[in-house]
Amino acid sequence: MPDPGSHAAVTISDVAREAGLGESTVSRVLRGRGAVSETARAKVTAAVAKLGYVPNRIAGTLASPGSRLIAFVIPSVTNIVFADVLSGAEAVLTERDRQAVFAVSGYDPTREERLIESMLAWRPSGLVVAGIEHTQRARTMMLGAGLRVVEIFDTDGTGLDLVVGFSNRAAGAASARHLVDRGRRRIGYVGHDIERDRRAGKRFEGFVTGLGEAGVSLVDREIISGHSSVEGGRIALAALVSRAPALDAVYFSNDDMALGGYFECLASGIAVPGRLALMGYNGLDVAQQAPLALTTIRTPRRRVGEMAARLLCTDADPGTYDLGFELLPGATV
Amino acid sequence: MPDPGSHAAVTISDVAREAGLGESTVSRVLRGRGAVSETARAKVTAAVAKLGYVPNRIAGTLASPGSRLIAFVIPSVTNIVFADVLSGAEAVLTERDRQAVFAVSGYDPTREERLIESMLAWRPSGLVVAGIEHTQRARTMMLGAGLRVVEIFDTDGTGLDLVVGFSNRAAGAASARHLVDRGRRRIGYVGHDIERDRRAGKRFEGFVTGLGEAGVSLVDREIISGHSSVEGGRIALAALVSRAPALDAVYFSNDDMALGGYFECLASGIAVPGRLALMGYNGLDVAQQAPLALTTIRTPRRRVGEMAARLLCTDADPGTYDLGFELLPGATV
DNA sequence: ATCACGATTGGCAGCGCTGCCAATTTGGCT
DNA sequence: AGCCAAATTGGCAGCGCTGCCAATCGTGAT
Repeated sequence: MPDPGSHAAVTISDVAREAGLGESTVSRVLRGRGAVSETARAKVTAAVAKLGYVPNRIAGTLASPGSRLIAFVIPSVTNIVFADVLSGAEAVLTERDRQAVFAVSGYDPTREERLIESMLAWRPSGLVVAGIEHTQRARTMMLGAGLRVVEIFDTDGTGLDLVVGFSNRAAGAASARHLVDRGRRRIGYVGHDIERDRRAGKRFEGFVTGLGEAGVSLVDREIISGHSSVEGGRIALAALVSRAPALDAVYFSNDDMALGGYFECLASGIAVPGRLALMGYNGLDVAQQAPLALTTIRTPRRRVGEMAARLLCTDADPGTYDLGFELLPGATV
Repeated sequence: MPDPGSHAAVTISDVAREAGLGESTVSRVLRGRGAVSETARAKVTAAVAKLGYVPNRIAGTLASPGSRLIAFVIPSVTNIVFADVLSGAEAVLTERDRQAVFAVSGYDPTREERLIESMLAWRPSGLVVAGIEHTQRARTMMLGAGLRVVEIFDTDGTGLDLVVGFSNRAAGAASARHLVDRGRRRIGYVGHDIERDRRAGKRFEGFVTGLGEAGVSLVDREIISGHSSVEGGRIALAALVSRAPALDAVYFSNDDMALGGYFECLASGIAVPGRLALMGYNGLDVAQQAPLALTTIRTPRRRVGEMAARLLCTDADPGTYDLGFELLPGATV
């Protein structure tokens, strides 16, 4: 059955012949633009159905200016944060007859650069990348490729073209204020590799600054080496607490880590929030369903994806679109 | 800056002129095939760098038989199960210079059909779809499109071309045996919409059959209306237990739901596994890190994606590739 | 019946690249 | 120096579709 190649493809000229019309007319009917008579439309529709014709978008794209491809170069697909973005964006794109293409950088700027370059070869009309930090060459390529670019999830700095997201620094600062407002003073931090995940780094900076403004300083911190994970949060919290038993609150780089920390507390009998308050970041569903809903900040991830897609479809003005975030009080602080 | 269109694209003939060579030679160098002298290679490389040339894959694809696009039509991106598949597949594809394209069906066969059709317009050389149940028209299109198709996650039935996954029926049956072996007899089920998620339906069938073979019958079940979620699992477990308080075990349609059930038990003081045993499906990391590791079945999701990609790249023989599953004993049974 | 004008329609030159084949060059031998 | 095969290289016809422009058709007004 599967016999690529031998499969004599039906082309638009086959349809034209079958319908007794010219190729241009068929093309007009298929794309629904330009004046076409009802009669012609009906003939074409019938011919298409009879021959089982499927238009070739590769050829269509080559022949007309501007493709219908939108490229995504993201750090990870399995991180729900980016999956949400893809999901929101895909919904909008499909509706507008655009096609999503993606590649995964693994939080590696060099790899990101390489992937952007190979994406450009598909001549997408838009490109979505994570964050505003990129290699110099990546920046140059994006600027010179004649396409629209959306940088997501980081409004702390200047973007190349369009930026959709929120301020990680502000989120970090808001978290600090929340903990201090609730009377916490001996605060620790549990995070993952901050060099690679620059957004997490900015949250941390904002957090420390926020504490400072309240006259509080960070007591201790524990950083795991790899990516964020529930397991990493669990292990790191255990380490941190045994090293600094007097802590009364821990801020995590995100909800995965925080959930791990919470599980560790449940397992080892540390009272939450009595003895220790826990705060995360992202507003993951699973963390909101735990016996105690996690105190965290919810980010409009899906909306970021939707807006990025929408902006790319409508040729919007360059600029930063800050979608903000929302602090979820929860029950762990 | 972003000024699509005005951007005078550099083409292969610009490179050829700059390098003082013919287009064919440039093309050969770029694709690394065919005999080319060192001198020519160097000239081309220099010209490419000088002009900032980026090959146009749209044109390349049109000109040669077989594209380098691999299409994915999956029920959801935010479901970690499919994100894992995409992730594994993407890694393999990038390495082999293929490009992943995707669309999300939302578990709706009609929508899946429509998306497959529009995917076919990009003339991918391979297509990955979830499950082996599709509309008749979708099946016909896939069969007649002259491309390779991989159906994933369901080996219970006959596929169109390649099938990569495992038996959901067997997984359900294995779960039933495990619960019975551990002495459970009054067993309930908590699941989500089984009509839409056919794989979950097959697990349920396998589970009920498995119980039957052990002389046990399902006591009661609670089905939530929407997609699976932690919250849904929590609510459903509460409902089920209040209706059938004598249950000594609950089997969930997957780990999300099971984790919700476990959270509910933690919150309402139901002893696990003392009074109630819980078992899920999928082997999610987060559920393995809970205070009690969830008893579940781990599926090789990432490997499914990798293998699907590999098979599509190597023009493998049609057939079913069963990657099996692994029962994780955990601590909730 | 005739003419002008808007509504439809068809023809065809590319889009940028690859595949095929012929032309040219190189190198080894006699 | 002369000859042949092997190694390189260039030319050019498409790939299937769209955009542009000219050709044709229809209609109401004259």
